[in-house]
Amino acid sequence: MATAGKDTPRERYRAQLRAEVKQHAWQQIAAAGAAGLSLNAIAKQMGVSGPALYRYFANRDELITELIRDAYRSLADAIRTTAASGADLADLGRTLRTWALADPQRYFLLYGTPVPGYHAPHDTTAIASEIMDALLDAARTPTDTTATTGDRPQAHPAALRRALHFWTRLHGVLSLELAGHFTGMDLDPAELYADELHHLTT
Amino acid sequence: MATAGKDTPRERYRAQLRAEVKQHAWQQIAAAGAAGLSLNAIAKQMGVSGPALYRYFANRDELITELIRDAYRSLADAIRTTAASGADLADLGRTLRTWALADPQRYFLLYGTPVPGYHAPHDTTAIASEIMDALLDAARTPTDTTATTGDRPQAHPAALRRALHFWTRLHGVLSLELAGHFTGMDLDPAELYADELHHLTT
DNA sequence: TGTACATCAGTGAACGCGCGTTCACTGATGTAC
DNA sequence: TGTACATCAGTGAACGCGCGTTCACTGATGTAC
Repeated sequence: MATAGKDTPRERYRAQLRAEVKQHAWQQIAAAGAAGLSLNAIAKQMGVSGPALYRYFANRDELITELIRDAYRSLADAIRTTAASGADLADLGRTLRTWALADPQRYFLLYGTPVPGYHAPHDTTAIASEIMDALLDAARTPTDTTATTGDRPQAHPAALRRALHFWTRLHGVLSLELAGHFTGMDLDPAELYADELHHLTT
Repeated sequence: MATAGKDTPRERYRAQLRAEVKQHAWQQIAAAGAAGLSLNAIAKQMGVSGPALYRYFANRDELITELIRDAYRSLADAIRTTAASGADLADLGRTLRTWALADPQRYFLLYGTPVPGYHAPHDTTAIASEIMDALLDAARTPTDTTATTGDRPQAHPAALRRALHFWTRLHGVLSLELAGHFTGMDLDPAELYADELHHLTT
């Protein structure tokens, strides 16, 4: 797979510049949230005129969609890499937290307040369910064998429940922590997180 | 208490108009998120010129802060009313969900993606901890008596843990549900929520 | 009850800003013979 | 290897927009005697 794009020097240059734009976009999102993302501001930061960026992105929306896609990809990769090394749910939980803390606004871009009216394109939701699949996989224990109705493997109800709890509970702690809702509460978020993780895996 | 404001006809008129502005503000937030809130747009919606609103709010930020304050107040009231009628944690959980579903964007205004740089004024955080206090109160069971060190009542560790789990877990399910992350997953969020609530109270 | 004055609500014009985006153009970089 | 042409990156000017906010002003509403 991979949408190649014939490896000419020009194509390599395009790819590099697109990457550079995204990099500045992330910086800007980290500084002011996704709402404050502006193509013109990125252009200025890159020492280039505003319209120049339209060679690389059709419009602002396409850039944001790309960022969302990349973020999902990044998380999915992190999760799958951890899972591939024979890790259990607890390890996945730690991976999730590390990934989220590395760039809180990136986490919020995926799981934060939705912009009313925006609908994610199909492929991003596909990656999102890829993540869910990895969780389901890790949530399966030796005791619950996968029931196969027909030829489509059905997730075991117990595994599904474990995966959902994993997701919702860790997101609960994580999003409140990243939003700063624990500050001034004399409380260590890492401990709280570890505590939930402990409940989930015993 | 209550910042009265001498009850002249003019004062009543002011109060009513401020309320009307806020009402339109909520509509606008529901439609486009808090980032898309504009004083001019509200003015137009009210059939009044833009600058007119500056009689009632010093600026855009003050309006938003007021909305946040009102939202916290509203939630705190809902929680305390439920708690006052001898309810348990499960009832509080149902109250929380009802309140959140009534206006998802209002919920996100309090617990959603934070705007980098924005710091809530003291009194709003005070209301936030009022809510936490109510939770702590309800999380206390007959078995764990309040340990009083000095004259300041210390929250019992077990009660604190219960209250935190209540908060983070329900927020986890709720925020993912409101953000639409369960759509297409063939899953009833209400059930998931009830399930978590069940775990919390048994 | 009537007059004189102060207070306040709302207006319209204006300022400066930054945004997304289009367009006609120049100059450099690649491609074909 | 050199020339002719096509492709593409980036520019600057421009459009239209909506935003927050200030200001000088008008007309209505309340207050004091």
